[in-house]
Amino acid sequence: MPAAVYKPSPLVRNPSYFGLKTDKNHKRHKKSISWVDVSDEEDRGKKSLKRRNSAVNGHHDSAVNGHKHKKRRHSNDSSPQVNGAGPSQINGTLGTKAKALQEQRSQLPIAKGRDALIEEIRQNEVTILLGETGSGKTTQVPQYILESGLARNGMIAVTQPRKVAATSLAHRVAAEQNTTLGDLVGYAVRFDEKSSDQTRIKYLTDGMIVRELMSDPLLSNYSVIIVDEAHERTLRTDLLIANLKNIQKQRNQPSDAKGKGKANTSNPLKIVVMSATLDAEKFSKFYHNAKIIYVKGRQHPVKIYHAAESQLDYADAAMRTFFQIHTDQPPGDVLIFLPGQEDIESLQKSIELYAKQLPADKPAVLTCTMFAAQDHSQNNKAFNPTPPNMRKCILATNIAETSITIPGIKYVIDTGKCKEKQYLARISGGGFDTLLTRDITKSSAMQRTGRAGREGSGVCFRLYTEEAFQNMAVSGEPEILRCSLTASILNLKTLGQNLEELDLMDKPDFDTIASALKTLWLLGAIDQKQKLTPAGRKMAAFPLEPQYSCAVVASVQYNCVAPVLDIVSILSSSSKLFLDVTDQRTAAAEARRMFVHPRGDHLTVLNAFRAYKEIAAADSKSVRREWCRKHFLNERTFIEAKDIREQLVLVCRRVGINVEGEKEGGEEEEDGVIRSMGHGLAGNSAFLQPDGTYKQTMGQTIIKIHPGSSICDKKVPAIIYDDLMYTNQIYARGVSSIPKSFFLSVQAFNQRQA
DNA sequence: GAGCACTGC
Repeated sequence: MPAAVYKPSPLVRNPSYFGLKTDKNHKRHKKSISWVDVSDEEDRGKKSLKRRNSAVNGHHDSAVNGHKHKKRRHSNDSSPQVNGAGPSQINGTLGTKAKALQEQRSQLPIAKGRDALIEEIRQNEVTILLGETGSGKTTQVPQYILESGLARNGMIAVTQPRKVAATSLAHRVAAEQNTTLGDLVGYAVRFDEKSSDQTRIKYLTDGMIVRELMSDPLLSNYSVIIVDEAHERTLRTDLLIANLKNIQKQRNQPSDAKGKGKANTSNPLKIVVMSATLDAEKFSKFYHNAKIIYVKGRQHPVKIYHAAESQLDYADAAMRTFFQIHTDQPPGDVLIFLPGQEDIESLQKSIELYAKQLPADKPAVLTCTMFAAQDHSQNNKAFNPTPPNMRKCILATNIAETSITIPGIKYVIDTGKCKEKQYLARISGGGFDTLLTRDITKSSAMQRTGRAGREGSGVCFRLYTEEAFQNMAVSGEPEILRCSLTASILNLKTLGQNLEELDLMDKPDFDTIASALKTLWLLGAIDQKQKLTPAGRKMAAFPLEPQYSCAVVASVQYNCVAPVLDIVSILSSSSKLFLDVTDQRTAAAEARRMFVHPRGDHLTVLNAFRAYKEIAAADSKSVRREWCRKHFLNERTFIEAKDIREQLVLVCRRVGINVEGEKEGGEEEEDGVIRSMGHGLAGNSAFLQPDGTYKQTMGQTIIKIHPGSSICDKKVPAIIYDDLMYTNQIYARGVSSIPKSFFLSVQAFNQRQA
């Protein structure tokens, strides 16, 4: 093998940011932020707390730190009203498994601070809990609150940005409480709910509780709401945090406030915001300087190496570093973080190529790739145990940063890059998303590093200098500043709220709001005075992008509700329908040709869905799977779309849209479908230009049809599209041909409907 | 001529 391959990238050893075992490390860490272990004794912790608290609210004492925590979790007796909510059969009847769980619980870093923590929450309306990964905060805090009686008779909600987190946490906590899932401990995520009258601790996605706002604006079923992973600043978390501030004001204040005699003083609300990273003060300030409590985590130490000089080619640097690890370091799998699929696939090829030239005495290399667009069976290969005398090398996107934990990782190679979607708002022609490679943030770097220390001590190689690390932003821009607000604004309108008046932690800029309002007006969802129209109220009832709920509402006119539901169900599914395996593109295109509709992607999707439903009705699971595989279709998309469709049918019934009684197929139906979609996508339309590109009808932007589209090569006079995405060029995706004459009248139609 | 990650009673 060429020597250059094994020439190590210049790397500089740095002390660990995670190995907080020694004082030396602690001091270093303090430079960025001081973590106080609630289980730790005074001196170390108090100092930092003082500094922190004086910055925040001037309180120098801390209950968390000032108490000695002799009492363990069984101390229900210390609370006024336990309400039978303690762990069931805690005495005597516990099985060995349950005992082991209790033992584990009491060993968590957070366990020793339990009483102090409860006291803080009892005394404050809002508590900010800053905890490292592995502290146990997400599973334990809700149980502490329940066992202490703080929740009275109400429920404790714990919100999560991701569905899997919500469900698996509920499983875990139900086991710890030694109860059946759905009794005392439950969860609610879209399409899946396990809860009952008995449920006191409920894990839900943030989106779920935001939806719940629409039917219960005061969230009166919950007496404690714990917002977890708040640092991720998802759009829905931000909306929730803003609403909670309002709700708490209404629920906790005496009823004389502003003539709103409805304030329910008998049902006050407590808020706990949990964050894993450095920006706790922002939450604290937002909630009137709420107290911040720190909990140290438990993580195996990870050695961090930074590159001595910046690496121009991060993929090449990653490869050299990998082989450096492979030849010099003890066994253990390697995880490489890369920005996207393209880098992953090309690096995989390079690594495999060079791995073949390894000397015989070196272990062989097994590469796995992981990214969201990849088939799940492929992604899951990373979970297979590494065969003896082999080293696994996993090439992954951000998917492995938070969503998926891969066991056995000892080494992390961090390129310091990721791709991020950013919405570019423009009033004319509508905004569009950009998807560009950029530097990661500090908290993201820490998260990636932490992936090497899940099971034992590890090593992280950062392919950027320490200086570059120091120059990184602390955390990313909140999503609310990076995405289209059309759906959120519509949903808020049904609550009588205007986004621009909402007390948000970060306020989106004017263009983003104006662009969303314009879109909503085009759809007929709001009128000239920005007031919600009856059609808009219908649209908001659907868990869909307003463009698509508008299409559903419009489809009634064309007697084609059913096929439009099929299409929007597929389009709003989280995974793509058409699988893209880079080196089998021609085969995939060939296999899909039978679904392609000359009028474009929307009807192509409809054809595929109908074909699948036919197969699904007649054949076994394995036949179905094979059929999907053969046609390069993602069966998960179909399965999810069927769930979504069922949900949409229910909403249709509720808002008085009749789904039944339409005949399938025919030109008339096709026409109606395109026209319905055209109502929703009127703002997303463009005319053909002489040079073969398209120009927006409502803006000046020149766009191209995405190469993945079924009508990419066709030069049709006018198109509608699902969205625009800027990568190398501005591409329109999800494109259909539409008669020029039609969509000029659409706007007028939408307004009339309004 | 091409694909960061999530989510919705």
